[in-house]
Amino acid sequence: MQLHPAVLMFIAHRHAEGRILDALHAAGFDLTLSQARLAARIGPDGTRATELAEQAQLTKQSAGSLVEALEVGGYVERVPDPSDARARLVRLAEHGKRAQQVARREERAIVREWEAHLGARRFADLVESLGRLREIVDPYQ
Amino acid sequence: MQLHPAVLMFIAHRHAEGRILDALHAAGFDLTLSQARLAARIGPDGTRATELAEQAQLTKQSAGSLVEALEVGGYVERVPDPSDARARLVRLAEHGKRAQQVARREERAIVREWEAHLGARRFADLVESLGRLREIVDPYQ
DNA sequence: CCATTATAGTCAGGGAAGCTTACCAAGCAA
DNA sequence: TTGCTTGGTAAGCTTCCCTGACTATAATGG
Repeated sequence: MQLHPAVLMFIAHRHAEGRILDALHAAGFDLTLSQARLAARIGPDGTRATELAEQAQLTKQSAGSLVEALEVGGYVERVPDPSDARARLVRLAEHGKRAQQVARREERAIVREWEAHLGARRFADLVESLGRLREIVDPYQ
Repeated sequence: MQLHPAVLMFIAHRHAEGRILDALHAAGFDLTLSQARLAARIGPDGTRATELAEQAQLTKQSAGSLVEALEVGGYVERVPDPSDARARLVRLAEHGKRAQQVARREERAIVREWEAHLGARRFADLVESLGRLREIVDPYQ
């Protein structure tokens, strides 16, 4: 069966995502997949919930409830946005930063494996092609 | 921000999947995303619900309830499996085959767009790399 | 042939995700 | 000031997908 390239991407992405979530669980971080996906979009200086919602293609209510769950779990904290009294910035708390380190480590391991399997040249080419594809496929550029 | 290759794949896949689902909706097929994903795995001669569950990485209960929804919608029919009295084969019904045609058409349009953007050579290379990656990333070969 | 185990599937119940509709409060612009 | 936009919350619902328990058929090993 000849699979569509998008399905091949889905398979690889699902594998990587599963690996990262497993690593987080193994390290004792009890994040759900949706929580982890949202948390991954939080910028170093904090991000507004509305912005997280847009990027993740969720309603702000959905994003809001995920942020709340992350806050209860100690992964993030919400602080007032100095530039807009209506808004609050969602920032990684210490617990969240430790989880991020675990995730980053697993991400790097995955990259090494893919690179070893494909060869450095072909892997670099793959990344380059995916980056170019993003131009026509990602509404957030 | 330098995104992980798996995230780039996620973005492209989400785009393609959204396009296909939108095309189905525009053509009057009221499938949910999960239903469509499962239906996409049904083979030309029918597939057992348990097998669909395995491939989609769902429990058989979850797959079963999606199949039931697809049956209610007229997309699939369940027929006895001649080779095993416990099992039933899930097959695309006429309505499902028409939906499949819409999905296939959109899939081909996406391939053409990606190929046009990347160039035939680079696109072929991308597909080749994704296929090789599948060897280490797909538990179903 | 019978006892055991594996496989295909269902039923019941529940939690998480994410939607719609409706709302409030702060900023912004006429 | 009036009204529009924007950041966020509240309530209620559907869909998805899980666990646990169960039935029925199939396959296997004495």
